[in-house]
Amino acid sequence: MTSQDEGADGSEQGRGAARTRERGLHGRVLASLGPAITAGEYPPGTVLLTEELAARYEVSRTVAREAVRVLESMHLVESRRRVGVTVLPAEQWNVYDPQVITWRLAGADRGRQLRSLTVLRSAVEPVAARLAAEQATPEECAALTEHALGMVATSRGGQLDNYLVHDIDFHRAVLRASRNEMFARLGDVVAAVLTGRTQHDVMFSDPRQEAVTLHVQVAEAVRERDGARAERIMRTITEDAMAELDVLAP
Amino acid sequence: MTSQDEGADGSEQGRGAARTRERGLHGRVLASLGPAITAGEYPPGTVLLTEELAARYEVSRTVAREAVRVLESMHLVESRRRVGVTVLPAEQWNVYDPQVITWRLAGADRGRQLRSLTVLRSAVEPVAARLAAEQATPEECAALTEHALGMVATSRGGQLDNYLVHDIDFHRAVLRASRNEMFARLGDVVAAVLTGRTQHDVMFSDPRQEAVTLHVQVAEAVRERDGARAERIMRTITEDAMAELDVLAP
DNA sequence: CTATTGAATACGTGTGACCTTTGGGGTTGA
DNA sequence: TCAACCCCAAAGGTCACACGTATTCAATAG
Repeated sequence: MTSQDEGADGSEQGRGAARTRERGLHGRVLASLGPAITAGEYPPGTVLLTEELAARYEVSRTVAREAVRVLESMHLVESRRRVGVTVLPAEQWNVYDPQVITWRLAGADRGRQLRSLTVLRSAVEPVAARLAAEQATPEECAALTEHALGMVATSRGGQLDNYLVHDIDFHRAVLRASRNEMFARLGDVVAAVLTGRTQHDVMFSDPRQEAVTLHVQVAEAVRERDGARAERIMRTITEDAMAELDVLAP
Repeated sequence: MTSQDEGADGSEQGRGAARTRERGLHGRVLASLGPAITAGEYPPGTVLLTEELAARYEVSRTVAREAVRVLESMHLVESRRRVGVTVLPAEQWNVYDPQVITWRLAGADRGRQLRSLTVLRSAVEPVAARLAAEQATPEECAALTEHALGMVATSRGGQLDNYLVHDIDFHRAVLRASRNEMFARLGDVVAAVLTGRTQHDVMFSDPRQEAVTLHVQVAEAVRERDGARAERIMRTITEDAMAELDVLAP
């Protein structure tokens, strides 16, 4: 087998959102241009020339054009004849694109992005928990309980990494059990937020035991088909998350 | 090839009407391939060949590749060497992409899509209403009231089209006033859902007066900075929308 | 039966040319 | 003065062709 240089870039934390995709040259251009634009390095209205991009990244115009096409589909730029590639204002960005989210979380306004996503979580996850309680299969209930117990088991002794895995799996399972594709698709977003919180906010201490208990209670409520209770407890969890964010990043 | 525009085939007769603002040839390929894939015409795992696409749409491989790149950024397909362009399962689709939403709303599982989006609305809009009540500027409050009054004025006499415009403007204003970019970005989604409901479900009659009143009350609550009330009333509105959907499309 | 190796294949990339659109500036005329 | 008109250069859009390269599959040797 030939050399697989793929794993060389290191940092392979939780699978899913952090999957760096630099497939092809156009991917490399994207990996550089995307973060730059979302970080605001190019103010809205800035005009980039395809030829200039091709020269800067030492690729052919074809490759540069492919990158521009992708950026265009994310509404980060607009390509017009005789004008060039214009950077669009942030209001038009496709902020639900996982790639855009990743770029922004890695960039300058990481704080604002984290806040926006946490608010979104606070709206979606309680409703998802209620729907999960109403529709989850026994297998999904079991998985939910297992993930909650995993959180309990890793909540002490500085096993933050393992705790994070179970936390992510738990929320992902709730979203999937809601049987709503729009909710399920937010699993990656939640994973990114939780990962970001653990990495960024220097959680030196173990997670708060009340938070762990709340997760267990959500699993119980779902198992008992108590949608209202599941929703209520999940709302407490997300409100705690927002409060935590306010304390750590005012 | 010298005369590339409508040579002998002449299949471009609807050029004026079909000018769907699709920029460039790759846009036309997308406008055909995207709906086809999201409609399930190509089951997951189906392999499309770039060369084959180029031939089918009578474009160069370059153009076909650009279209594939965009589809790939939406996670509708995956392009791998030696194997071709593989259609991905629906679970991986970027269902928040406005383009994907449009395609799916125009296609076969329009019903399921409408239901998913309505559930999403029921989660997001009440929270957005609360945030709007807490943070809206006087100008935004005024605009909100104006849109609500517009709904009142057009709620009788079969002015459904005008009513729809005010309805959309109202919900869009609430989402924008929430000061959350993720919520604000759902304005288009809500607009699509409301439009779809009006067009599809044959609302022969005028909108229910209770619904109109609820909108006015939301505007009042926001103006009075009563977040809890705004959230509660908006929740009633979205629950009504879901109930309506259950009645009309069981 | 397993592992190695080789070839066919389809995407990936680069290049150079030409076409099409479009915005701007200069000209003309009322 | 100002409007309408026209012309042209600029930039993206499209194309065909060539070569690179990873990946799959099957034939082969151990």
